[in-house]
Amino acid sequence: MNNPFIRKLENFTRFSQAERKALEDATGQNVRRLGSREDIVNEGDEPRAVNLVLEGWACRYKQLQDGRRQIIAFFLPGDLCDPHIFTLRQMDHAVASLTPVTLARVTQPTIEGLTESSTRIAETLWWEMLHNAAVQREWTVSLGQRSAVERLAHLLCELYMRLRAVGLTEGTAYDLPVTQADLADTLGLSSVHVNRTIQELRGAGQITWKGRRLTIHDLPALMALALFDPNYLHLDHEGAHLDAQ
Amino acid sequence: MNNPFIRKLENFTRFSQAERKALEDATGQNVRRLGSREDIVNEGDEPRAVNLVLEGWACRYKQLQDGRRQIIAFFLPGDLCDPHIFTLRQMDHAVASLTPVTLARVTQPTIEGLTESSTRIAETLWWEMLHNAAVQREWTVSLGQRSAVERLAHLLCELYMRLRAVGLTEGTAYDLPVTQADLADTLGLSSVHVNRTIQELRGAGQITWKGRRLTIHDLPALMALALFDPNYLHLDHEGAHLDAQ
DNA sequence: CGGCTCCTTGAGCCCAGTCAAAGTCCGTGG
DNA sequence: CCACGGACTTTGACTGGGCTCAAGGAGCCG
Repeated sequence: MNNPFIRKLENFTRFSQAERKALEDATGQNVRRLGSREDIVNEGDEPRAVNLVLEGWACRYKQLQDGRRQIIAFFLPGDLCDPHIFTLRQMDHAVASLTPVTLARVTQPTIEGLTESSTRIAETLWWEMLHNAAVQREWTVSLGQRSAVERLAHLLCELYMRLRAVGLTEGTAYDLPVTQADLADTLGLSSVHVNRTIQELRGAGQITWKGRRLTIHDLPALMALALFDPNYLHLDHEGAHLDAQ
Repeated sequence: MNNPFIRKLENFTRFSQAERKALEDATGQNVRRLGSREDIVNEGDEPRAVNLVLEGWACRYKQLQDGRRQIIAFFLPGDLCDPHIFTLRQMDHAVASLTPVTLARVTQPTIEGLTESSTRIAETLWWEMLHNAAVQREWTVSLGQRSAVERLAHLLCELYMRLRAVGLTEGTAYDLPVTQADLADTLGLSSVHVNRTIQELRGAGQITWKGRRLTIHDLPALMALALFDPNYLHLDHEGAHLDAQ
């Protein structure tokens, strides 16, 4: 099974065969490919369908009138952008690809069909939203309290955990396909300072980052440095009591 | 009608008499009062009931191992903390009162009863969640991109809009019952710098803040300074097509 | 090979932090 | 009614983390 969405959701609870099939079908329609750095949704748009990332990385961002840009969230394979966004009249932020991506557009009726067909799926989609909200809160904490090194280290730990949850890590290495400028807009730092901060982690022997390959050399040490506590991700099979079978 | 929760929700859509009654009943049980600066929910707790603020201010916060604290959200009268939190096994953040508060504890069956009794209520609770998520995103933008003055000005504008939505403003003045240290933990600044930033806004004739009374002298100017765009709050009757009658 | 885009490094500056000490406000109790 | 204590605010002096500006290197693609 190589559907990252199902893979992600099964970090919460196990599905039946029928449920997997339903999820597979729902996310297999309206698949499209986009290149790198393309807009997917613009601020002010009316919400139409929900986008699900199957391959590649995308991001949510907001731009201030004077051009400053903040990346608000990364969408990794398996991430769903706001299943109930239909309730709102217009988007208050934009979504864009960071790398070439494969997306599935999921319509409102499809989402409703899924939640009505299985309370287990409905509950799991709740979990997905709560997980995303928790990530957003932790980013708030990072930006408010963590220093530059801590912030970068924390992000690298988070990405590691999230990518591992969908099977996209090898040991403690993973593909980090973003530029330092993207990281700057994410971490609220200048790209120059992001570069210096990366050098600092390299110099301390914590990471290697070459090409797009990031390797963490001592995960517990990096977590300690980042004051990283994985609990907020809720990836630890919290819906075990709901498991199928 | 003095129920701030109903008042807030009616910024989205108008309810029928029966729906108002159902909301009133749901939020009138298990009402309790707490003093200032008391813990309401601790990190690591199992989620039990959802808290609804009826009077006073509370906040969501996270504390790092070394004591640094970030306030992640303000809960004003009418704000509900995460209707579906039950899905998670443990809280990843804490909730505490900032002033004396009156809270209603709403249980899971009560929430379910509400959403099943009326799709209009169900939809409006979705809106409430999306509104809260949007606020969280905007805080991320503030912490990442806005300078100290912009951040403070932006928060003051946001609080004005949110309090106005529940009828707690008088002209462009409202009660701001928090300390400068609280603001510091919210804005990711030191309390000394918050103080200097307040002086700056005072000196520019933008605000008066005396006792707990904050007055904004020129709202459009403050909004411009803060790069504040109220759209993200979605307080503009976006569910008009759902209105009762 | 030229021209992108992205990364790296240096120098100087400034916004915001820290430390420390007054000042103000307010509630309480004598 | 005043004295005291505690919490909060204000101010000054100094420090430092991160920003800006600017130039040069490295990698990649047509």
